[in-house]
Amino acid sequence: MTEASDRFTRLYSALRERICLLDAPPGTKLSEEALAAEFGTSRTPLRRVLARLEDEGLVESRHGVGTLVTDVDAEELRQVYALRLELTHLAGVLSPAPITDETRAQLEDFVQRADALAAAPTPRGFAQLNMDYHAFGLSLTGNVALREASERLYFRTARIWLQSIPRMDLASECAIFLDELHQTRTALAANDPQAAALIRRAHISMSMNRLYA
Amino acid sequence: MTEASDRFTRLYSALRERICLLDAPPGTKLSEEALAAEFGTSRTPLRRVLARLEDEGLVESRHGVGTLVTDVDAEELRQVYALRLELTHLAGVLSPAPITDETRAQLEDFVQRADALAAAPTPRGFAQLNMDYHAFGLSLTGNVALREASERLYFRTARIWLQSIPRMDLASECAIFLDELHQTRTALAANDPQAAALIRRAHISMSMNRLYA
DNA sequence: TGCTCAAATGCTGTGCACAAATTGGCCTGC
DNA sequence: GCAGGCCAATTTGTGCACAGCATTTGAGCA
Repeated sequence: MTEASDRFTRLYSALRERICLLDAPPGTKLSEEALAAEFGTSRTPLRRVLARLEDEGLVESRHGVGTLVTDVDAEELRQVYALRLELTHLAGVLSPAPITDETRAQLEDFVQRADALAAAPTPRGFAQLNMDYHAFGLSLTGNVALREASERLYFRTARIWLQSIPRMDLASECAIFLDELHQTRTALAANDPQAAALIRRAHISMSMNRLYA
Repeated sequence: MTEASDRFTRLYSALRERICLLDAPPGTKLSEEALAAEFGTSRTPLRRVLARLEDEGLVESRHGVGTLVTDVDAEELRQVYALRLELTHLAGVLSPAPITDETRAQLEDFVQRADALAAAPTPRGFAQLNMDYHAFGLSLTGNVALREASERLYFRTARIWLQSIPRMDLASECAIFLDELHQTRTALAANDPQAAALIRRAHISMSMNRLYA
């Protein structure tokens, strides 16, 4: 890993997280110069990062205007979720990674974090936990192409959830998430990655339905 | 569409086609300066294009060395194909676009082109036809996310076919492709997009198996 | 003749200055 | 008072020059 690609990854992750956790809600202007100053680089490397975010549909650059965080329209959301459902199912079928003790230990960490969160829930904390759990789910798939496609889709619409949480019941969402973890624990204990994938799929589906309510 | 994004699309399509049709086979050095001169721009806009190609895994930029067209290793090929199979199936299930007379007319065009090709087959001509037909297949899907993911995967490994054709029977490949078109015509005549997708999936699967032989 | 090392060459990465474009405010004229 | 146009400020897009890095090549030497 060179210094250049290292910095790229750092900037990219930071901006993506900023967008998906609504530190930069849709419509926010991401000034190249301001960000370059903040991260201690010049505009050039930063523009490389913004270009990738634009390819992924998270921002939109307009000449003479600025680089704006995009919004997610309803139809796009529907289509992305429909595809994510199927990809999640495929993760359990195509080439599941072997379930090891480390896998189960990681899940236990998530259970602990979810317990702690349920005691003092915050929207942002939940969104962060959910994002980390998504990354964990991807690590259970051996198919790199599937992993990349799923990741792309996830981040494309991840900010929707935090936008909708005011209309939802946070405590209830935490409880449901904890349920999912418990069910997944059972699946992992039985060495059944396909069952784990189906559980995840079911919860993504239900989550989408609650989103629309 | 601004002039800038127009040029970007033009450069991007040109380079991608150059890579996938083996005008620039794996290992080729794509010199930024040479390409900039050829397309009549400076290095800056061209680097934006190369950056995207790198994100998509078609080239790899190395500091002090050059920007090289990547090779496709066997495992990557296997994983991409495995996922493409499933996505093709999904194209017929998730949100198939309505089949119109124009759809059928387009297919007839492909039949004619395939007939002409079968009379005087060339590897490059076949690859080009196959690429166009892939784009046609995508147009039958209403799910934008699915379309983009499929396109990405297709171009990621498209160059493999032309690399392998010397070890295969070109005339036979043409005949098989013509068969697929005829079967698809039947499916479209019956207004059955799911059947069309299954046919496509079956042929992609068989194509992959012939590739490995 | 073969090996080593250093200089030169060619490439991508970066920073900076300028061009192009849009927006919003202000001013003028009616 | 209002409408319309013009101008200036702000922002992204582009071109260029230089820095940093890897490879190559050739001279010198054993």
